[in-house]
Amino acid sequence: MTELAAIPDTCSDCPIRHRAVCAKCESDELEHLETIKYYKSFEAGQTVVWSGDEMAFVASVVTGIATLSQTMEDGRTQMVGLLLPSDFLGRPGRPLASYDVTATTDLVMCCFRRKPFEEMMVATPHIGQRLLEMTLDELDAAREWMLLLGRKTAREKIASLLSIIMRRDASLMLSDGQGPLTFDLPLTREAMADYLGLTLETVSRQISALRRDGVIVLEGKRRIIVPDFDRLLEETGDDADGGVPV
Amino acid sequence: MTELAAIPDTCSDCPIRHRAVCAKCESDELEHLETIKYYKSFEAGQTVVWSGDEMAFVASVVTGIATLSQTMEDGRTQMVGLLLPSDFLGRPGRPLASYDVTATTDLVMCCFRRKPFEEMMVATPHIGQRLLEMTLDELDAAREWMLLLGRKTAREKIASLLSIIMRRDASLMLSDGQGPLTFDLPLTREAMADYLGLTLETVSRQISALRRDGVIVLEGKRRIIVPDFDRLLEETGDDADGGVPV
DNA sequence: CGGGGGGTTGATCTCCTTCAATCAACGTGG
DNA sequence: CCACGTTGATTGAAGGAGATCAACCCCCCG
Repeated sequence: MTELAAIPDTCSDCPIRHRAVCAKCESDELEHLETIKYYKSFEAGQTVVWSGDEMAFVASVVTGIATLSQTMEDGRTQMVGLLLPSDFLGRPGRPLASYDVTATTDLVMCCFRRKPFEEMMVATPHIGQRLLEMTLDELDAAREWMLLLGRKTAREKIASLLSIIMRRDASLMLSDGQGPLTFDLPLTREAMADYLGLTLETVSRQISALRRDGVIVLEGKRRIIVPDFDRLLEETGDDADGGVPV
Repeated sequence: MTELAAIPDTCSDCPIRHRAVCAKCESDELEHLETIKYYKSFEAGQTVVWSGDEMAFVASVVTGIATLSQTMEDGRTQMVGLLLPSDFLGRPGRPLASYDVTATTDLVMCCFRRKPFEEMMVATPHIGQRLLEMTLDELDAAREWMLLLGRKTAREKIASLLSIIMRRDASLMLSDGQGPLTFDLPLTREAMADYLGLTLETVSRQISALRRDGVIVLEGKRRIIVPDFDRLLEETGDDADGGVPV
């Protein structure tokens, strides 16, 4: 039943061509990349790698969503990253995975064999430069998440997560222009809890509370309608004002 | 009364020569760096930059400790990074500071004028490569901190912070070999609370509790003695075992 | 029809926050 | 030199946000 997403024929067809590690590559560099890459698909729910596993590759997410998470021996788990299309998985120079990586939706990855990729990084600075930019962005995102985990209330955490997912969808232009915004949650309640440092019960309760207060409207369990985006932003606790509203 | 730490004469005298952004530089590259760098000192408690400020430089910490933190408009603050000797401050390509940076001890920084540094990054791949490594390490540290903030109890948070500070001191060889380990907290209770996502009262209580339970011994407010490091590790919640203990 | 995964809701408990008092160390100015 | 204010830290009492334990619902699917 798994209708896997289409896999691009060549790099020039690739939907993440201009955002992934290869963004700065010239066509000759792309040709070289083509020789060391292969695609790999995963179904929703599948594990991509376990923490501690040997990874023969590094990779870019082409389509779908994966999560990075850490687990303590007593079972407590914390999600530490979300991999969206164009995001990079793996660390050059480190053969062992540091986190559990799970596909939360059907997932297509563009994998590069580790050794040749590392060699190529030395030879072509474009790749390292792009990876540096991407890593700095990840670091900023991780730090924003630290503020959320350390200081925000459960309600603020939920509102923040929703607005982040919406912003991402907007940047991928999955939503139209104006009007009440609508989107699907790509995560289960449990995954949201793992991301936000909460229990799934608290996630459920706070979503219900936001619904009761009219901040969001639910269509089924997963589809969310936001009548007033600014209202949602107020709930995040961030000072996102932006400007005078009239 | 501020006896500022000695400032190195040349890069070859520099205590962070082999760990900072310049670690991979050849001597000719160092000579070029010398022309765009200058030292800057801060007293304990001083602010280095405010979030949103224009930064004319990027920099390496030579001696001392600084913190990166984020503040919400209602005053809640979360520390998102600790800058130790050899750590890098600033983001090439981004002129505005993203975080508040504060010296928690007397601090000496080796500053590079932004523009020439960015040009040099393009010309000499060594610098970008080293910065990538350092940024990936920071990202791992941030993710470890996310687990702490999201899932650990107050007691585990304190134990984790103590063991991290100890590990760092050990790597800088500030402590001797064996025996009961001793070190000074470089942070106030409030700073610890900001780092751990707690209130300062909870920090104080948990430190008292660890003292009562014999995990640590206090000498004054700041000096900590750890009779049994493994005992402390058990309290962190991490699966640090490492090996069969006899 | 039974079963299971995902989700919601209720009751209770507990860990941490909040508010507040107290203390020790230190500096400062009358 | 001592009263006073300040800063960092400790401790207590009370309250609350979120966790825990548990029941139940909905829907899909074999």
